[in-house]
Amino acid sequence: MARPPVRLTDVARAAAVSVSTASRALNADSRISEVTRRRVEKASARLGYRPDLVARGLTLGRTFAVGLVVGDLANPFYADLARGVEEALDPEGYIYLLANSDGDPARQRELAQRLLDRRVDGLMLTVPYDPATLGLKEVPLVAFDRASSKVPYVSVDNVLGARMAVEHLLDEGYRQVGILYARPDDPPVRDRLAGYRAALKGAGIASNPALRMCSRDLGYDAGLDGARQLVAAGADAIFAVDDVIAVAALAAAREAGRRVPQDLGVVGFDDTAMASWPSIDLTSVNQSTVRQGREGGAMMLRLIENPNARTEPVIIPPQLSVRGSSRRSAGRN
Amino acid sequence: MARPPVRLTDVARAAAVSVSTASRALNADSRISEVTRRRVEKASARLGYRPDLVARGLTLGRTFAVGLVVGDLANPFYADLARGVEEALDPEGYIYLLANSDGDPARQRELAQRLLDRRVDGLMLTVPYDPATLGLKEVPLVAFDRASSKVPYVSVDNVLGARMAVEHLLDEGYRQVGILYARPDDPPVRDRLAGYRAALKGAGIASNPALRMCSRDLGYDAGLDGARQLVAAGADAIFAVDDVIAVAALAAAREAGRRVPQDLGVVGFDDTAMASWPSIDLTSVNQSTVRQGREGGAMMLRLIENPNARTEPVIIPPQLSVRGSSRRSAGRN
DNA sequence: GAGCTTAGTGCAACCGTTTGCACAATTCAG
DNA sequence: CTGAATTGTGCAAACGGTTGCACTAAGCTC
Repeated sequence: MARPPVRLTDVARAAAVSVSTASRALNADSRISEVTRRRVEKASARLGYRPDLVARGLTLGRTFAVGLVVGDLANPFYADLARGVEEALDPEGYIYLLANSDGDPARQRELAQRLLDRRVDGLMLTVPYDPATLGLKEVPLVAFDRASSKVPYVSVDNVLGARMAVEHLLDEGYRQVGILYARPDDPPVRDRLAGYRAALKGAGIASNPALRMCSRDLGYDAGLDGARQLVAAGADAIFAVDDVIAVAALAAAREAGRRVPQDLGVVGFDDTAMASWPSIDLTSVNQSTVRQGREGGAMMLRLIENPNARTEPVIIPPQLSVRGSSRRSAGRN
Repeated sequence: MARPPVRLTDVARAAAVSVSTASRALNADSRISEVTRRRVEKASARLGYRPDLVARGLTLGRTFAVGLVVGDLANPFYADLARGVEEALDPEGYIYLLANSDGDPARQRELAQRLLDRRVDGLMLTVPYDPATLGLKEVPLVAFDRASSKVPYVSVDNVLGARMAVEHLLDEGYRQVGILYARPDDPPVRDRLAGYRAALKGAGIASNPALRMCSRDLGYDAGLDGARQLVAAGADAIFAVDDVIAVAALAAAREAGRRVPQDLGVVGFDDTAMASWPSIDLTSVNQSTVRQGREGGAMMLRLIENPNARTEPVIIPPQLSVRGSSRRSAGRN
């Protein structure tokens, strides 16, 4: 063990050809005769040669790696997204460098820069900044979860998804429908807020500011605080902008002695795996997260191949998964 | 925008020195005069120079990146682990390349190889293979969640953790304590099984094979099937080897009309965030997952610095977080 | 069988850094 | 005012691949 790494030189020597010939043989260059190619391939296999991707990266100017900046892996939404990206990239030999921004703009820029220093072939971002400010070296960009005029993106129709969620609650007879959110400047949140408003307006209901609760942050604990206030403010239903804080809303309801869904309806967003667990049983807006990851990954590969390919945004239609947390008309959970 | 990247050559020219001098100046080499250093630094800042880590990697033989192979990010345990690793690595300018093995041995080997092709400085693995078989180029290895004589590792005491869980159930008066697991060959699972047996033996209870349910796989759905069978087999308590399948066990109990914790006690492992959510309220063995990630990351950094540093394994003491799913003596959830 | 194409291979430069060594300029001892 | 020690800088060779171009040796046409 601990044999020194096998370089292309070694393969070339073993096959009695020059390094350039060896390189071409392994890269299926047409000008190499079948017999030498076979000889080189044999030598390569025998020695267990593995090309050094760092060196190759230097000459080729491509690393076959892309950077992926997510909000926080602890949120299953991002885990699913990463999974989808991996599914698209992996078969092509690409890999991704992952980093969590915790939604902090400064941190996100810093991370993007560090990824660029490693010469990633592309950058996939959630809630990205203006691409022009991002990097000196231009590199293909793909955005998730935000519509952007400048950057190709993959996103659910956030406005529609939110509207569907709230209309469903109204259909079920809830009248004091509150919204629980955080980071109002994040594009997806902004859009979901807009969808919420649109649904109310469509039903001829005035939007009550006391029922719009902007939590200090995303995450369970902050969500719990926000949900408590919504319950106290008299909400009879809560639309939460993601599943994690929706679960917190369920907890707040229980704390306050409200029965779900009879006294309080709850709808989340993302339709993560846990939403269908019986003890949670949460109605949620499905946005095919893994698929979004896959689409984004595929888009990125296309862009790397041809940086100025016209790329149509991919907009995923949301689908409401109705479950016990909001279904009070028909059966129970 | 799209300015061509700034190379060290450009900085050198701007500062009217040679490339080597520029390099030394920026790397704080002692032999450079204070005045030239300042001049170079100024030029560098003005041009917005960022060293090319690929090129640097080639010369230095170090990439300042490590590979991290986890089972499946969808399991919050791994997400937490990754988070801890990131916390340790990030401040030192290291980054990690992540890949999911889905617990498949062949896949894990393949991934390890691909990471080595990228000349990562180290490899962090969950349930790794014999290091000798892993790579041609030797590279520091850190294992998670398994005791190994050959590889430095970070792990909770799995036997003890499982024993604590089962002893707790026995203390609460459960007698037909079943275990729900999968992948019996994975070291952590094996150890938890051993801990389960030890606890029963310690209480003078014969281990009943019908109460040892080996699911076809990890993950919620497989866990649900397994849990159903355990319930049918007459278990009055279930120790599940991770939180995800413990939640599935809760669902199975509800399906079968068993009240938790009165008719059926459930204990999980990992103490992930969801365990403390009121609607789940799951007793679980806490293993300080994020901290494990941090410790593993720190260990890796030490090993990279000095590959044959003697590294003591880090063994985390488990702690039982008792919650409503198993507490039938005192108060209700 | 001379000239042309074609096929197959090797030489050497390059990608953007780092670093051993040689060298020039300055300082200092004697 | 020499010679040695010291200080600061530059040249050029690496790191491990890829690739434009030149070159040789066939095969072909007429």
